[in-house]
Amino acid sequence: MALAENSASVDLRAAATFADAAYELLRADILGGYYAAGAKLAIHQLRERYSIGASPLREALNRLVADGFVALIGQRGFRVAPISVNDLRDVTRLRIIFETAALRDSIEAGDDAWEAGIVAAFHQLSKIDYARGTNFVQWEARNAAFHDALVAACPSPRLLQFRQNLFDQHKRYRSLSSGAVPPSRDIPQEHQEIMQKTLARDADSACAAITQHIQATALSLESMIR
Amino acid sequence: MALAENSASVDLRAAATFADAAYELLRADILGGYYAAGAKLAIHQLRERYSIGASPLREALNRLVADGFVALIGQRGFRVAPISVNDLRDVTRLRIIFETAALRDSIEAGDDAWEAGIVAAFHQLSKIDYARGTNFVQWEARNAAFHDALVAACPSPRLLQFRQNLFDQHKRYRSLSSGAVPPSRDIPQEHQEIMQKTLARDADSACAAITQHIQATALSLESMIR
DNA sequence: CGCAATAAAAGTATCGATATTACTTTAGTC
DNA sequence: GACTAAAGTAATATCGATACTTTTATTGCG
Repeated sequence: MALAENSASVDLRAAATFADAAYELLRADILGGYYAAGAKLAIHQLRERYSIGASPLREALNRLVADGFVALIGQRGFRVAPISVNDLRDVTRLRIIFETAALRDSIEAGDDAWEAGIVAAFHQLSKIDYARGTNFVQWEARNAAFHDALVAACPSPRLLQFRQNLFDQHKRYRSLSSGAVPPSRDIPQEHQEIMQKTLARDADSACAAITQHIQATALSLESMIR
Repeated sequence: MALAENSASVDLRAAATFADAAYELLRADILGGYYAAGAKLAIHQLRERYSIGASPLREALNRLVADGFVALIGQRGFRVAPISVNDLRDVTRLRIIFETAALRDSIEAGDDAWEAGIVAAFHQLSKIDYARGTNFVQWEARNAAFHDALVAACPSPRLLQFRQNLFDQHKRYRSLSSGAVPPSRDIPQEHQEIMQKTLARDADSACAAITQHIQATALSLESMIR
């Protein structure tokens, strides 16, 4: 049963409008695995769940369609975008392109504050990284924060946006294996290696490390969705 | 007055729903330069122009927001996304990444039908390429078809989608210089070179050629928007 | 008398309720 | 058993109401 987390963790104070709130809530629930892939997103059900009218919901869903998280079949409503091994491979490949490009940018442009942000995010992640069994959602949040920090100095807003989208696409797949024990990998070690090579401003090595990291993750995810 | 082309050329038979039609129409008008960058997209004006209700319009606008063609300021309505030299450079850089990646894929995976498609599209483009003074919109369409044909064999739907988006972002800038005479460039020659190297399956050379092509175009656009 | 600050009004954006249209499913007939 | 028709269900569109933002006018103070 895909109970997963409720979306209470989403901060809605920033949502000026109901459509924004609906967007954030739906997004969190899709990424968090609350809805199964391909599941029907019936408006009247969403209305009840989020206590939001149909119009804002439809606007939010339309944005999610453009983001690639929701599929829209005209006259037949909205569905959660399907997943597949092929799609996962596609996502993985593109994510590597974006992550490495953004990381290169960051390494070139990053200042002391950028370095400090990486160290801080790594520290926070380490705190729960080694202590397995902790809240998956919390780990996921800190993992995302660490990866965000790595590319925070990238000056291209579009590249960052694409990277974010692909990162979140991957997040959907990761949510499917929430509880699963990681395979024979030392993920904290991988993170540390990425960090060290990044801080050493060795772009080629850092990109190779993060590529390895992403590919290894994707490979272990593949085995869980067939 | 930014008269530009009317959007009559958009094929709406495929649009099952009003929201789809609104999306296509708005998109065409924005890319075609009918609306100035940063222009306000007031719902009641759009209602009159397209004879479509507010709800489908809002849904279409929300999709365009996610696509990056429209900016949404909460509680203050929609505007055409702004343009700038910095943004153009950002778009250019990312477009090169996508175009070369998709071209590499195509060169690797393309079959005889793919090759034939390129030759056919090039031929159509050549017909009006040399005869300058022809309809800019028509040239733009055949140019797009040629570039589409080059990457048609790329197996990654996501990559193609991103490429399309960036291509269209560039199209906005190109529309600004519709009538302008091309500088000291032989664009047909550039296209032919890209085609030849692509058909020769020389990925490195082909990518270098298309990179040159895109950069040269972007450079001439830069001088027109400052 | 001029400027600034506040208040009111007009213009929009957003939302929710209702109506219409399209699709799907089920029942009946050939 | 297959095809057609009718009813029910759900998506989509329109309309009207509410809430926010901006502009303008008026009043008070320097």
